[in-house]
Amino acid sequence: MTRRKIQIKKIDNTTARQVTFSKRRRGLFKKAQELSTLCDAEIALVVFSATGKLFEYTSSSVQQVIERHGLLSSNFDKLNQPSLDLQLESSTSAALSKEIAENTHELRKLMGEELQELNMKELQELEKLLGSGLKRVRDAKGEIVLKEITSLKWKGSQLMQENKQLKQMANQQIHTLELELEQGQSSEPIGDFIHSDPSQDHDSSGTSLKLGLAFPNGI
Amino acid sequence: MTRRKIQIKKIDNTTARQVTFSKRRRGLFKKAQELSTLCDAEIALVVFSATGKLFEYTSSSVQQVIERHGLLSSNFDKLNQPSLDLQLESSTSAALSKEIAENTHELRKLMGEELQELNMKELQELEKLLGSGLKRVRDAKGEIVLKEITSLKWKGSQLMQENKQLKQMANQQIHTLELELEQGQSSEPIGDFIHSDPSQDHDSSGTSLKLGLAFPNGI
DNA sequence: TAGCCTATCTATAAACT
DNA sequence: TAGTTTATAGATAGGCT
Repeated sequence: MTRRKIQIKKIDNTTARQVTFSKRRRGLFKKAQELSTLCDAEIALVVFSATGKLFEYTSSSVQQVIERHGLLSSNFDKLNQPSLDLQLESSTSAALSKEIAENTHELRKLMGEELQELNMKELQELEKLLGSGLKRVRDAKGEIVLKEITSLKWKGSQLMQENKQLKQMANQQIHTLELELEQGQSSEPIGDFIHSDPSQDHDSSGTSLKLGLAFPNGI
Repeated sequence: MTRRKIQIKKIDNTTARQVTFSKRRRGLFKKAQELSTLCDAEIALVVFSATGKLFEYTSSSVQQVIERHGLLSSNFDKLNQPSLDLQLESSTSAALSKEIAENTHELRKLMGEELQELNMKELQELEKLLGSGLKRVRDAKGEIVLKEITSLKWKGSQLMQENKQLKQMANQQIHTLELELEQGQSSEPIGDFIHSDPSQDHDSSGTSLKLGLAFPNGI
């Protein structure tokens, strides 16, 4: 985009491609963040480099996203009876399968009725059309899988983040407790540990304690 | 960015915000696509407008994504023991993908068989048929989105549950500490809890996750 | 609400360190 | 391999329709 205009196609030179990837990736994430901030939008962005390295950005808090999804899903209430989350999960999949089955059946029926009327010469047209249809189905399929990745990773990140915060809080509490005990005071305040407080909501911070996982096994 | 530079903060004027959202969203998606093409990267981008409208882009081909997914999942297992829930989730999606694949195949086969029988010049009918087919595909897509939504919702609840457990464990640690200190013992064990380890450092997600507070409700 | 225009601002390709 | 510079392509805020 600058000294020279470039074509939007895969960059052959490996080094150049990697450099461009770094630069543009940063630019993309910046844009995503700006959009989120400027327009109050929730954004999830996941990028896998050609070498499989993962980069991601998400603007949202778990709760906000869930709420938003809650709103959205209410639009689909006609199709699925919303109840407990766990139930939704399975019933949705079932509904999808059923829907697909029905669609297939319906299409077949249509074909049986209409195709007989078709001229042989329209075969190319049909092929073309069907091809695009199939492509869409494949795309949809791809999306399902990618979605899964996105949400899985997303969840993982959130979990780790929360773990960090939890540990930080615990650390503080323990220090407080130690001090108090050293001074022969009672340990009343400990009850508060769990509640703590969420006042630091905005993303201005950027403080990340690299505490790692406290409970690597079994959670 | 143009007539005047603007501050990156939420745009007050509703109309202006909406206009900016439209423009920048398009720009963001374009950038995402360019990055994907230029650098052979896989990208998933999901944007919720402030009003809850959903926009998304994903660059993937099924194969690539599945492969990458395999890698990612195994990496993840090092950090989080795969819970039963997650395993179920995966198998559910796999089944779904398979289902779709089968349907696709069936459709193609149907077409292949029936096309030989075509005779009338009913291109219009064909168009109609295809149109309804595409509609079905779109509907299926809608279902997919629904699935994603409910899945995320479900994961959210799971996350909260896991954090509950985390907190309980932390609490136990504190109680243990408290007892030990009261008994004049050293607090060795605590070291493990607090320090944990920073091995998971090279951030794949250099992008600060603005996840907000972990325990907004004092769960 | 959606486009178009265009002066400006930002991102970035290429070169260099 | 990463940071800096620079010239230029691209994105877009504010206006207008």
